Amino acid sequence: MVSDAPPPDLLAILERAGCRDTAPRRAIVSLLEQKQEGFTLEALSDELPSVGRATVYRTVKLFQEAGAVCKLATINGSHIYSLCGVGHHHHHTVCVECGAVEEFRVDAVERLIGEISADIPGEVISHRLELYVNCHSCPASKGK
Amino acid sequence: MVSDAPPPDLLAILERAGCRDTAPRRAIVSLLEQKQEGFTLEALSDELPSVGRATVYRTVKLFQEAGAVCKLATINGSHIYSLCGVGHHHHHTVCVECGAVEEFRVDAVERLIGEISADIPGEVISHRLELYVNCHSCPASKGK
DNA sequence: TTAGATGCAAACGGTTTGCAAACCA
DNA sequence: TGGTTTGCAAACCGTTTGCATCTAA
Repeated sequence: MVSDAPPPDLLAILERAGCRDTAPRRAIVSLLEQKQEGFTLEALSDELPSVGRATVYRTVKLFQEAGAVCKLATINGSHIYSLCGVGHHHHHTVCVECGAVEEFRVDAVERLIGEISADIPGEVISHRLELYVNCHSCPASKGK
Repeated sequence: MVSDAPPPDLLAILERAGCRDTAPRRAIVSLLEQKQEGFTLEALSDELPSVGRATVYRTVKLFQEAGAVCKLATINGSHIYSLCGVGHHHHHTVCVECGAVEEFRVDAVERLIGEISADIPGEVISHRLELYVNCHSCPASKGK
């Protein structure tokens, strides 16, 4: 149920989008590909001092548009970004303690929303579901 | 299913919170009480030129904390605020065309999330569900 | 009388943009 | 070479804060 999302091939996404192959983009990609958790672009940018902030934002936006990165709402209304499997609809759990993000897909959710739609005036175009959790692996420190 | 949410008594909420009865707050309250749709605080503030921006933000935050105003994510990741019935857990539909917000509550959603929780590592603390709709009453103009 | 509320303006965090220089194809 | 991409800095948006003034109680 909690999917082990296959990491998207970010370089391939860039290529498919007709983007040039540049050093800053490669640096961003290789950092992103090792991110298991949610992250902020601030932090991402700080981890890449050799890459300009604007480039980080621009590149991540490319991935967002390609569906490889999702922008999630945290419980306090701020945002975190998360790598995610492209091409399949899914939702996320976000740990309120450590920010760890997991992807999940439960067909029952989609089915239920389909049923609800019938009772909603107008046409349901899409939806967003976030579960806020305490992941129980962070505070007690035993890594993730 | 789509609830006709009884509008919360905002003045009562302020009183209960031990707030003083002031002209700016009354102005904000009476504007809020006639808002059926989602709104931004920018816009709200613009509609109240006699009230300082900070006061609008501070007052709406009071209502947020009291549960009478919810901050929703729009489909593009920005936020809108919406008056909502206090005291009962609910979700929202947001029209992607006109921004109209409706409140709904479906027990099946809560039940399903309870079931999912069993399969999620860690403890599910809360959740957020938003449905993005085309409300079909806005574009063709026939009012709401 | 005085704690609480206000308005202003400045600061803030996160993000986007204009632009000239650097770079890939 | 020419169009893309970059980095910088400035601008931006939505929101919060410090502070001196004002006001309800």
